[in-house]
Amino acid sequence: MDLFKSIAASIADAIPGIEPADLAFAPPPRPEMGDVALRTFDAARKLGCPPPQLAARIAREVGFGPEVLETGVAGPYVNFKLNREVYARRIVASVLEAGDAFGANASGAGQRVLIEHTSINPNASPHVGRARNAMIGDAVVRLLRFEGYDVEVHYYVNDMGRQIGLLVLECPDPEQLSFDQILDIYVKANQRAEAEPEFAARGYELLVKMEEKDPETVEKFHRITDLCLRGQLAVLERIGASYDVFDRESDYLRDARLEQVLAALREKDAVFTDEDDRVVVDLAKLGHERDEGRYFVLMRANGSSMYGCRDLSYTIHKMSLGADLNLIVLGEDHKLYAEQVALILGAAGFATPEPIYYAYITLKEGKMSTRKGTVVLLSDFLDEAESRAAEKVEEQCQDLSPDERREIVKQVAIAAVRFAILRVNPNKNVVFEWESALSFTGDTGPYVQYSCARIASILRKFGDCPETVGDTFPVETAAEWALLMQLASFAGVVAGAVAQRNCAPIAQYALDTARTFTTFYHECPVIAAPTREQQVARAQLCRATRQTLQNALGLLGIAAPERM
RNA sequence: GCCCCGAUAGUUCAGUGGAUAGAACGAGGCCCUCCUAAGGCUUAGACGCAGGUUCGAUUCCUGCUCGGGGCACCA
Repeated sequence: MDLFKSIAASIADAIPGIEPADLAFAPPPRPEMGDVALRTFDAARKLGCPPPQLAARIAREVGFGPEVLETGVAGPYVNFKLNREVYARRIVASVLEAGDAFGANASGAGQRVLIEHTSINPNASPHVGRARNAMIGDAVVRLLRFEGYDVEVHYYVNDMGRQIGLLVLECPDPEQLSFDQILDIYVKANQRAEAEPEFAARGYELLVKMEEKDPETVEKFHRITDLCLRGQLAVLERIGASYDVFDRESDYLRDARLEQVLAALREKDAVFTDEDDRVVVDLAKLGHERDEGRYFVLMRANGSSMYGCRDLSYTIHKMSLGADLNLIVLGEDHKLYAEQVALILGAAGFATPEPIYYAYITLKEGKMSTRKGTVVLLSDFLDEAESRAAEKVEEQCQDLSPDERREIVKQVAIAAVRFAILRVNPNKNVVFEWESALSFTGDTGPYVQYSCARIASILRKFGDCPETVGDTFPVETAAEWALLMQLASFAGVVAGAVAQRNCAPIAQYALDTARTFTTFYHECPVIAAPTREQQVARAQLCRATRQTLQNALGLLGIAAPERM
């Protein structure tokens, strides 16, 4: 919402050499100074005059319409007192009109996006560290869809690893097993492989058979990875993550386009067979300047492919699907690897996805470690969140049916879990602590939901509220004005999030909006407002706030319950 | 050792090349005959260190310190 464009236009019209783009608006430091402030630094530089002089000139010479009641100069700033009623009506009307699309800038219209995220190895249950990938990816998907992009979500199933080979050896009849049992068997198989070289060797033999596409082996690998994937997806579904396409690593074993890559590498003399008969890429020949990560192994001596080799094929495949934007969500431990892949494919003229990196979630004790038993499983995290939410819902919502209560419990638990992770910028490490991650008070998802529930409660009691904004819209208090300005800033926040491919600012915005609403809630009675006109105006402001919060939470994959 | 990220209140996080750097948790003191106290009000409390660029730097650059991640035969 370009709220102050008419003010900017008036200035640009009156003063030659200034364009609206040179004018930056911001809230003044103290509300009594005005409703909005203009900074004149950039425009003054352009005109070659001191900023305070330009500010004075703007206040003196520019005529503004009835929207501006008063201008004041404070050094390099021009402060405007606005006709709040005009702005309030404009803001609320635009929220209610846009509805579920309020805040969207339609920047993605007509564009297709392919994004890969999560892609957990099958032999593990998602833990909160891995879940950060899924939540960040899923939120970016929601954000881009909101902006009008046509998004397809891919999940890469690593069904070719040594760990799957070991599972195949140890699970002759996998259909009889639960996901948890398979995970237990994997841990034991891994231990056995370390203790018995002969057993480990049998695992590698299976990989060779897999490479040769031996039908029986392929069948066995598929059966077990399918079961694992189903187990993983059941957990991921609980936090609302979903995927459109599942790509099997084993389908990218012998991609003809890999030959193009090898040919390009050979031409640049960047591929060689080392003393142990492995096929290796020398990235120094492709412009890689450091020793670190200089060599990239494609094939083992026995001719079987390494993971990276299959990933090259898979990446080519994804890039060939014709999306306008290709994204991949990766842990920061994959940075060097992704650079290597980009360099190799770049040498053959192929592009690579734009990475979205995130840092690790650790524990106070350090890294999460399966062996030390210090991983926090996503399913345990959710279970605990639900049991805490259930306690609260039992005492607060006794008049609701068990089904309705169960639904609220789930929504609150997801809100706590997703918000705790998404509100932190992805490039920051997170130290996981049960108490703060499961908190429902303070800067949390449930706090935002709570303000939504309060709005819903007011509107239930208020009864019929006119659908459209009336001719008059009184704005009596600072709290109302602050809330209006907060709503008006949503689209800008969304645009910033899209540009950064980062949903953390959305979470921050939701929190700020909820807090701003709560101040309004305490200071401005709706149902008991002095005049009917004011009651209706405030009720509509409530509706607009709920719509905005609902949209912001929606981008994070969090529901806005009517009751909680 | 080299490369990539980070460093803001006791703690967990926001934020910005420009007017007085925001929350929350924790600590102290208050508020439910008042639209949901999962709330509010109130007190105390912070830009790692040293240079540089700039009219102006917590923000940009360099160095240092500390923390996280990475560094070919795993996936």
